[in-house]
Amino acid sequence: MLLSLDFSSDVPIYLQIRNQIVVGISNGTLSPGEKLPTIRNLALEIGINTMTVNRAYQQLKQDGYIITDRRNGACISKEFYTSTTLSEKALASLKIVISEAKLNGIPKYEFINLCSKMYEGNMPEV
Amino acid sequence: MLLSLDFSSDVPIYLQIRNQIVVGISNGTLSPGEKLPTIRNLALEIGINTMTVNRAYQQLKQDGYIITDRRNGACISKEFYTSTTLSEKALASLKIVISEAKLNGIPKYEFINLCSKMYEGNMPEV
Amino acid sequence: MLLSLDFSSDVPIYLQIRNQIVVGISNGTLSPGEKLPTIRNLALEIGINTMTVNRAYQQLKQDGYIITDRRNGACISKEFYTSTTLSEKALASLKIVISEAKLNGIPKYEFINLCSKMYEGNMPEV
Amino acid sequence: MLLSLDFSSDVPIYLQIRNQIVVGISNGTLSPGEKLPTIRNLALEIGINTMTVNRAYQQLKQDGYIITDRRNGACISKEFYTSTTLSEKALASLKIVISEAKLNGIPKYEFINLCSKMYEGNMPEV
DNA sequence: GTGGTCTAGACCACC
DNA sequence: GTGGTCTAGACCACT
Repeated sequence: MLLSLDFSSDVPIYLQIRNQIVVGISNGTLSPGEKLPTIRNLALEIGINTMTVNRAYQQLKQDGYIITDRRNGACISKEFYTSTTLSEKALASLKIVISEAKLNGIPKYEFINLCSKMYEGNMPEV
Repeated sequence: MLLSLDFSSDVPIYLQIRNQIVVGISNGTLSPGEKLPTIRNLALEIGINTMTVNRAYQQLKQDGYIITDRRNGACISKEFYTSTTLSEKALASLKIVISEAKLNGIPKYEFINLCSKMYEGNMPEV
Repeated sequence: MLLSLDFSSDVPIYLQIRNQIVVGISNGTLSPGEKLPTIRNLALEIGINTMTVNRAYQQLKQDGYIITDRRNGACISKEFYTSTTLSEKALASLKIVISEAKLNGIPKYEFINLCSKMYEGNMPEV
Repeated sequence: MLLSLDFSSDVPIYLQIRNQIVVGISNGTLSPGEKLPTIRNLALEIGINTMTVNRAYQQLKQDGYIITDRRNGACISKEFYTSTTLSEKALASLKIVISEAKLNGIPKYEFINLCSKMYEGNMPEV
């Protein structure tokens, strides 16, 4: 799993890590049960502070995406909390994205098409 | 137009204002050409500083959603910049939302259905 | 002479008027000695305040581009103050324009070429 | 890098800072990758408010001339957005400068000569 | 330490 | 009246 961080982004680094891991799981790049690097190793590899990685992992743990075990370090959850609805945050994000898409003149079928492709795992690089 | 701000959110107030106005335009709650409240009035009404409202308006202006006329204050643009693609930011947001939806166990048809409804203007309250 | 004003521009209206008249003289659209509309008429025509037009005319007068006569109203000067150097303001503007051109990757010959054409009267519309 | 600000100018301070940094990069006074002073330090040094410096930096960031790294503060971009044309604003400025030059009686070859020198980095002090 | 945000008040330019 | 700018402080999030 390769993380690509943008230090000049306005998205905090810990969140970038968290998000990319979530996307990775959803993509299949990371499999349920798979072991994650230790906080120290990951921090060293990326060249950032352990605190930052720690925070990302805590976030992921809290969201139920990973499990941390004192002996084994962290690994991807084998079962995710399922729900019939999106989280409030996700819904708020989606609301804004859709609004901007409409105002940008992207027709509905095209937007739906994009979502459909992305859901199938066809995630754009950006 | 009613704004509902969350002062304890990690989303800055000026951005919340910006976002809600974008959603409002897309919704039809705000119509192209419609006048926005003056910076001072809106600040007073919400109970925040004029600078904060100012910043929200500047952002909107820069994004092409409103125009400010030296004489009349601000109003919604009558023409929006159209593009065939989503902005990078929007795309990145969408990527995360979809990933979370998948991990939450929301099936594709349901997610698409949600997007479809939202695109039609049926925005959930949250 | 047609003025095209942008009320949502950050350039004050009186300055837009002043600038367009300067460009017009340089272009040949306005000839030395030619009469300008009265302040009141111009204001009425454009739909702005007389104060604004007044200020534009005062600016032009002060810069030596027009002459105002109590009886005849204003007209373009027949002789302009000549100098071997640009005004400080113009020089400062030019400095910034050239810097931006360089940083935008516009090569020297191309920039010079553009200036040359523009000097010959080939002014772009914008 | 020394900034010389004119507090009585009609050009806002934040813009003066922004412009001088742009000129500085183009000049070579500031090199790509070079670190800029922190907002606080620069504000202290100049004797103005941090908000004002902040705004200048935001502008520069938005224009792609600097990047701010969450960890290190701000530094000059290493790659600039390149384009084949001048920005609309720059073109409008240039139009006015050239018009004034013509009306001031500055002959074409002299104006071109000035531009040429300035492009080469020979910026006049004013 | 850094940048980002916000406040409460002020002043100015423009129209 | 409007928006635009600036100040002198404060607090917060991130690293």
